[in-house]
Amino acid sequence: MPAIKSRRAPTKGDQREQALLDAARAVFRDKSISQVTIDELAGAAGIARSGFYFYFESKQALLAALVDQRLAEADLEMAEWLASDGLDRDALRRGLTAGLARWKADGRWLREAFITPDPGPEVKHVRDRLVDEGCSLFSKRIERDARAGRTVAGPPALIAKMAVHLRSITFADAYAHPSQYDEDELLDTLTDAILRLVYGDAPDPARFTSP
Amino acid sequence: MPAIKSRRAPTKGDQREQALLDAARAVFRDKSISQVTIDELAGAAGIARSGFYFYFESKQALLAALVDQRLAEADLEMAEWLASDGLDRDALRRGLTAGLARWKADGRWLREAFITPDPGPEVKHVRDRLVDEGCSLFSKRIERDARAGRTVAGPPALIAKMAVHLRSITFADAYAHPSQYDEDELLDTLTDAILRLVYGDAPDPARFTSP
DNA sequence: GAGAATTTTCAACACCGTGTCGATTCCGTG
DNA sequence: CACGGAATCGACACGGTGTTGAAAATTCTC
Repeated sequence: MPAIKSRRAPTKGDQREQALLDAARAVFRDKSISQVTIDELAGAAGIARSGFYFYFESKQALLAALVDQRLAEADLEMAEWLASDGLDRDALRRGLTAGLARWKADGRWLREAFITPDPGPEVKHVRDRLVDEGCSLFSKRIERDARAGRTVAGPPALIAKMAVHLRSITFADAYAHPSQYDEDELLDTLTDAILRLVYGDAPDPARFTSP
Repeated sequence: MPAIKSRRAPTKGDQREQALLDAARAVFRDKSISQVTIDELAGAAGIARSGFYFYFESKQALLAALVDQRLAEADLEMAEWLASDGLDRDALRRGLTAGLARWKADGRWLREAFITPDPGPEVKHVRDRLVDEGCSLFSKRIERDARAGRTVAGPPALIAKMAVHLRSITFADAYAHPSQYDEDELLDTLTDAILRLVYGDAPDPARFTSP
């Protein structure tokens, strides 16, 4: 059961569908999605504009398919840390490093897919499923730690959502303004920030009374 | 020196410009910006479509003006906390509460203006200025605390950026999926999350060694 | 490997929103 | 009241979208 929409046979024309997806991924690296015309996409895959509609209902539908394909990769990045226990700072950092690399490569359309407010129903559907899933996995890890008697800093579901969003928005901003960031510093800071966000102790108010 | 673009006199037709802005704010509450047609905007302000172009060069230009107008309000929300010292949890929470209220009212176009990856050059310009300014103020507060000898959790500029982004993305998501959030819980958690992010101690690894 | 069935391709068309131009009307000022 | 700039609008050209129907290519069946 393919996730998006099942056109019929396992025939040969499906190569074209994949060609279209590959071409799109390449084209989306250079231009924002709204600037890319369907004519361009079709051309890059070697077919006429009207031929595009045989494979996808719209640009958004194609993007949704693209997002769906990348699902597996994204899951894998965080799998190690999500499966581990305790802080496991190193595993977390490794996962974030992989994520940053992915964003450096495909940031343009990842941004459009994941943080655009209203990316059309098709994309919205897939991406909501994806982030819900991500948050839920994160949340489960937190709950696991909480059950093991470790201090956790708030309602797991909410904290998880914030952590996941913090990660996306940080990567997105790092993609958008690369000059403002030093990569290693960014990864270190983000790793610690997430750990502090999830497991950190509240800062001691006493330390902050006036000098 | 008006920020956006100075058309001439303080004449009477400027009322129309404001009417256009007000109408736009109302219309943008119901539909996403790309769904709103210029014809609709003009109609809502009582002029013909082509008349719109006398006042603004495009939909994006109008949105930029809208953002620019809201600048002052947003600044005020956080002013109290930004001016204070130490944790001042209550002031922070008050600021966030005001922010959430603003997002509840104008979330639709705030989202489009502030978190859309590529909102056209006009909007991009104004909004980048705004978030840079916000981050910088935040950063200054952190540096001030650091100078006063308080523990701070990382490079002030980076931490500030993360905190500011965490706030936006949380409000944006709360607007997009209101049913998933309890408002009070959200505000409490966000307040603590920011404080932990900025001033929190790293979680003690010892506490996390296996049971 | 020929013919039928079906998949794939594409040119032509209708549609919609944008932005521009120039003619026309409005309105305050000398 | 007449002059000049401000404001308004209809008509046009343009570009991207999505649809349709017929032709070409591919696959299937015997």
